[in-house]
Amino acid sequence: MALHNSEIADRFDRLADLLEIEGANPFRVRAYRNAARTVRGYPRSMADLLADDVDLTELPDIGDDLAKKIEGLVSNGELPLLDEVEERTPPALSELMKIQGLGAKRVRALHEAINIETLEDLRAAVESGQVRAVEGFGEKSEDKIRRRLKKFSGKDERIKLSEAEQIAAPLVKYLEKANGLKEIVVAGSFRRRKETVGDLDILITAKTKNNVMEHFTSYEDIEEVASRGETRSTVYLRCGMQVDLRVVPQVSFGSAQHYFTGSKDHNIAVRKLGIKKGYKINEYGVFEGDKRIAGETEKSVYASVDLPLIPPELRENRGELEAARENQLPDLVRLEDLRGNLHTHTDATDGRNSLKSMAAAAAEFGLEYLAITDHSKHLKVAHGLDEKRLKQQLQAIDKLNDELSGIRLLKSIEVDILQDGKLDLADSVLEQLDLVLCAVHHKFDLSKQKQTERILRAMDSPHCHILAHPSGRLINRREAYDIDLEKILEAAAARSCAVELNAQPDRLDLTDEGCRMARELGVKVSIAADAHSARGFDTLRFGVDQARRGWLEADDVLNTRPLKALLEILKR
DNA sequence: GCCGTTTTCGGCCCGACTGTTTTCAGTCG
Repeated sequence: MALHNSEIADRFDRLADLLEIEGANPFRVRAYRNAARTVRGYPRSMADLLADDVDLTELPDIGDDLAKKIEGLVSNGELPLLDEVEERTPPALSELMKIQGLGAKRVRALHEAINIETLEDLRAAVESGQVRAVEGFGEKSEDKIRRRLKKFSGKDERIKLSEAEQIAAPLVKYLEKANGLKEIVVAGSFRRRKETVGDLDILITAKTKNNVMEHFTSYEDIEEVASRGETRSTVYLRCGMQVDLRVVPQVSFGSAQHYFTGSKDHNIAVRKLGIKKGYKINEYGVFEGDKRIAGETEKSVYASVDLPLIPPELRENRGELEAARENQLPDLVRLEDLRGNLHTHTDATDGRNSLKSMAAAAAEFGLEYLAITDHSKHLKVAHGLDEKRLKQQLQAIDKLNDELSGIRLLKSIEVDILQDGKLDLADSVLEQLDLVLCAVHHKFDLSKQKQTERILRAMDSPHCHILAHPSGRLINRREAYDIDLEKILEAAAARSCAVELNAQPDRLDLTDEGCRMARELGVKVSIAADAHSARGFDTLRFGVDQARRGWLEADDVLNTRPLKALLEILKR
């Protein structure tokens, strides 16, 4: 089985670390890191690209040499240069660089001075006070390393966007009380609405910045103030979250927002455009020589390099700069464009509230229609509906539709896709419904080929309107099942089947890249709350965030249609 | 090692903070 993109990227990153420790040309090191980022973020696997005879040097930051190395890794999993480097430099040194405050130079110093090779070596050296004796280190460095070692788990921890919101909200509320504060924005991946967030980057403009810093570092949830300066401070909260606060003057607000929103790749690309025009772009503004020519608003920063404002969700250097230059930026879908929700559970299966209260909550939320999609009989753990109970529900829906005004309930079901790709209910049952949602809920571990075929077979059913949560992943909890998403989306396009973007914050399934692929293939996407309670419609906004990251416009989204148009589409 | 609207060589984003050293390298975002 060929290496995944992430595995190839990890190899390049490790190689970069070890080369850096050895003191290699820093630009060569950067080249490997850039390549790692390109490969890791690429929507298709390197193996697939090679199978399709794609020239890898067409990918950004991949030249002849790295293309050959990727080919080697795909064909036999080998990267001879890495083996060579690991012969002379202990591989575990690359792990040490993950400790905050330890970079290549200091890791090397520790290795040369007191023969540190592993995390265990480092722990022992810290405890015996050897580290402080190494040149360039001291007592404070040793203490810091000790604290970081205690918390270090080995993997980089990113939390779900929804959880980050819960941490950010009270902090922002607290910061707003600071004297002299003018504007505050949570930037970084939080503002780009990425599905997971690593740390919080908060940007403030203020008259008297010292008061703001003082106020910030006095926040009660802070466990440690890692650094504190005039314009920038870094703290760790008790929950482990790192928070960076930057204070800039009002005239720099736009360029600072742009800079701290990122992504890093996007910023670098914009700066390069600036350089071409003879400008220097930093967090304080756009400068021609010493003269500030832009920076109070983000719009002015983009305008300085002849671009329209690019929405934060698109700033990943995945083609948005090129699209902006050609005036081809998508007009991204908004929450208010959604007219209905096509994935809803009631207390008939694993939902918490009754049909009636779900309908009332949806109407209250402003929706025009609501598909009731309880589970089917195979999903016993959710008390899935059999033919008889489904019939009862359909009658209840008819009755309720007669009583309700302002919202229409659609008769539907989330029918299980069985292991062989058949659906859990007979055609004669499904054909009575307005809408059928198909989903995989068991046998997650089939091979890629079998899992893909299973889903393709399900989509062959004339009744399958929407493929729900296509990959089955749960962020930070369960990997996606192994599927060929491109094949599935191509099949969906051919059958006029839609795919779901499940808006649950721990699903967000499709991914942003998946949305983009769907759009390019002409597959409509249903942004669905998968509501299990009357309060469950609020998750739609996370779905919209993800859809925006996936370049979706209102027209790409199935449930932006008015009811009449939707019903037309469902007839097919 | 990559890259090119100054293109096959000579650049490669830019600034803040810390700790150790004593004028700045290392690290980070």
